[in-house]
Amino acid sequence: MPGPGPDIPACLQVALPVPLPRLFDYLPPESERATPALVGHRVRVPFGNRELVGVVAGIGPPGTDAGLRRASALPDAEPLFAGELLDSLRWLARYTHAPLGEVFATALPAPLRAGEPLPDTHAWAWTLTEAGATGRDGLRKAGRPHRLAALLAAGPVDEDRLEHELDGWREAARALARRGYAERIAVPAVARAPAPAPGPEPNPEQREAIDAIARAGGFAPLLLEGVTGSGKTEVYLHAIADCLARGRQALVLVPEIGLTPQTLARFRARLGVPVHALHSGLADGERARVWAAAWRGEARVIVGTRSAVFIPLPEAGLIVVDEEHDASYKQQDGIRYHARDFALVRGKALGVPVLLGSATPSLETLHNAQAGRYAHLRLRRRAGEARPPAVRVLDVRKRPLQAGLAPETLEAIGAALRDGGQVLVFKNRRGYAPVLLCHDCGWSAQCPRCSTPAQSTPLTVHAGGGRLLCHHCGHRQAKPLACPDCASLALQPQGIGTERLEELLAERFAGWPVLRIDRGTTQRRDGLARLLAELGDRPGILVGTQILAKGHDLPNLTRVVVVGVDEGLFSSDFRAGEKLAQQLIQVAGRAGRAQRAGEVWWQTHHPEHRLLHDLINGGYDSFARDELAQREAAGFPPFAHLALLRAEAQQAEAATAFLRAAKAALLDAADPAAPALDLHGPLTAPMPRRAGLYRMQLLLSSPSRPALHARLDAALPAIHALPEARRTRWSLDVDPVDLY
DNA sequence: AGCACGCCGACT
DNA sequence: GTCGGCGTGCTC
Repeated sequence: MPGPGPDIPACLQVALPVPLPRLFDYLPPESERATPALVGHRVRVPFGNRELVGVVAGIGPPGTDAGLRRASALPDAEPLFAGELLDSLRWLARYTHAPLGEVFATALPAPLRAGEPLPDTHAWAWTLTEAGATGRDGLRKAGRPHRLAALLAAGPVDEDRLEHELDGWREAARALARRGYAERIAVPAVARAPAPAPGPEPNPEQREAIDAIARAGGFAPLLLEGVTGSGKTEVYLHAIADCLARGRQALVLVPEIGLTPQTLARFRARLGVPVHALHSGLADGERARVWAAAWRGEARVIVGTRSAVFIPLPEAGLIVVDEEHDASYKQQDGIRYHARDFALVRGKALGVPVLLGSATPSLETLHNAQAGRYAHLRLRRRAGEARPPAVRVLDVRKRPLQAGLAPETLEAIGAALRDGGQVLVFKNRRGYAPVLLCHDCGWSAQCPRCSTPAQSTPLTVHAGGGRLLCHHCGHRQAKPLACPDCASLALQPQGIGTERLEELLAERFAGWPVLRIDRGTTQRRDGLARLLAELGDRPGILVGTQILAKGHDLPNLTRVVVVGVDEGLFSSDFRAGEKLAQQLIQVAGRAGRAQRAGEVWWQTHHPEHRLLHDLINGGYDSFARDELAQREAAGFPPFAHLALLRAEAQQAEAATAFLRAAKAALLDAADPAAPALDLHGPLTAPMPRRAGLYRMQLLLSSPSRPALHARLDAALPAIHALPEARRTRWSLDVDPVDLY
């Protein structure tokens, strides 16, 4: 391939973190040449009157006759993005129709995005200087510096070890350093993990799954469907151990609430290599260090939440996506990627197996498995003696309810407690009560900034009734003392939230501990683990939301009560049924993980509902079959592919006008030879006003994914250029999971 | 997205 | 007389 002539200087085509769908050309920094070896390097460039950090996406002749500016620096000796990761991120930018520069920025931890150097990943140790070796005897004998110097006399000591051996070593080390007696030195990171501990012998089903993964060789998508307690994690651990034995790296993705210290401890104890965790609780610097360790190939096992899917894997051998159906894998702002789907793309490019695990697989994944595109591995048996819980549907129509609980339910809770077991009461609604109502005039507290089609959204009573909070936009205000409309003092919390349930249960079952587990009580790190440890195996009641559906083992949990099943039965969202079914099965799975049989109660006003019927009689499989048939009939995913164009503005008209113009652009771009594409809208969003902004959307749907993307590709430049686009906040969501 | 430039209302 | 509102335009 002939290079550019001497009169057409090659320049750097730079992807910048700005919402502009194009690259920017720059001259290389002084004394550098624009060569293809620079692709994937971070680069610092002047942009307008500021400086940005971008990534070199290509080398070529300038695409503009505007005067080129010169990049100021190339901070890395080697490209941060190369090979598979670079290719996969390019794919992601095309698939999400997002600017490449924003995709690169999303893939980097904040310090690297800001241009900071790739951090060191060595461990640090302290050593005595020559002055220290001779001078240490002169130190005050009782002092910590003296003791530290004595420790170091035998040779350098890792900070890790100092942490264990000497309280206050940091201050002591600083004191020695000030005298020039000791210094901090970098030492190679050594694998300080314990020796791998043997796990239990896999049962035949697990063995079969492990062998299937081992046989895969290259890329292979595998669905591992196993009920709660069937030992999916054991299969992961064996597959990861096999991968490590072949000298390869493994990436494990877990849902946001799945990355508990217990999970990590289990991986660390079993694998015998350091396990790097990557999640939102980590400090920026720590995330950058883990990223760097993976980039250098030092990190062998990375366990992380959604954004860990962007970690470099130069020696990849396996990707695991645990609880693949979990909605937290879909990023809901910025680049709206789906970590499970991107993991599959990466696995294919890397040529490694991708293991999708779930007790309740998403209908997309099940559909792929049924079509033969994914291998379908099943674990049907619960480990040990554990028996599946018995499920009872409790018809509460016409039953007197106390804080939402029927007499039979309360009786069942009492019986379980007296029997020495623990009870989980699951209610997917935070707070004390969903509504604050005036008993005299009917006024109710509404969020001033949000609304649904029928009415504005109620504020939820929180903090034992003292505060009102909007769950949609976070708006908060004090509870009024009197009704703003009629001045009556008869303001009553209506409906049941977890706080109110906790209050009622504590009163009714005085003498037994009642713990409320929700975002309110578990915000601090490890809050949940501490609460549960406090309870131990004693009989008691756990009241909670979503967060209780998985994670921690509760071996003494014998009864689960689900309140508020009905709220999910009649939602407008086409995925509501799937979500409810998954939740019901997941929560039920918490019961009876040990020898004691579990019992699950679903309280409902609709005991004959198809969804409950399916779950009871045929389990999740039966539900999924029915639901897939309905999706097919209605033309919904996975039988159609969706994209959602959303718009938000101060005035509803601005959002509508933009979407109307966008729709016209999409219609203009139609190719008569291409498969059909439906445009619905502009429609009012299911929540038409949120945080004070009016929200509209345009839904694109096609049975052909390529047709959907082709149309977007053809129309988006025009949509970007619309004058209406300036007066609204808009975004495109390919494969939306929530149509809210 | 940022940031500047630019043209119209209430303040020292 | 100025500080500041956000409409419009641009970023190699």
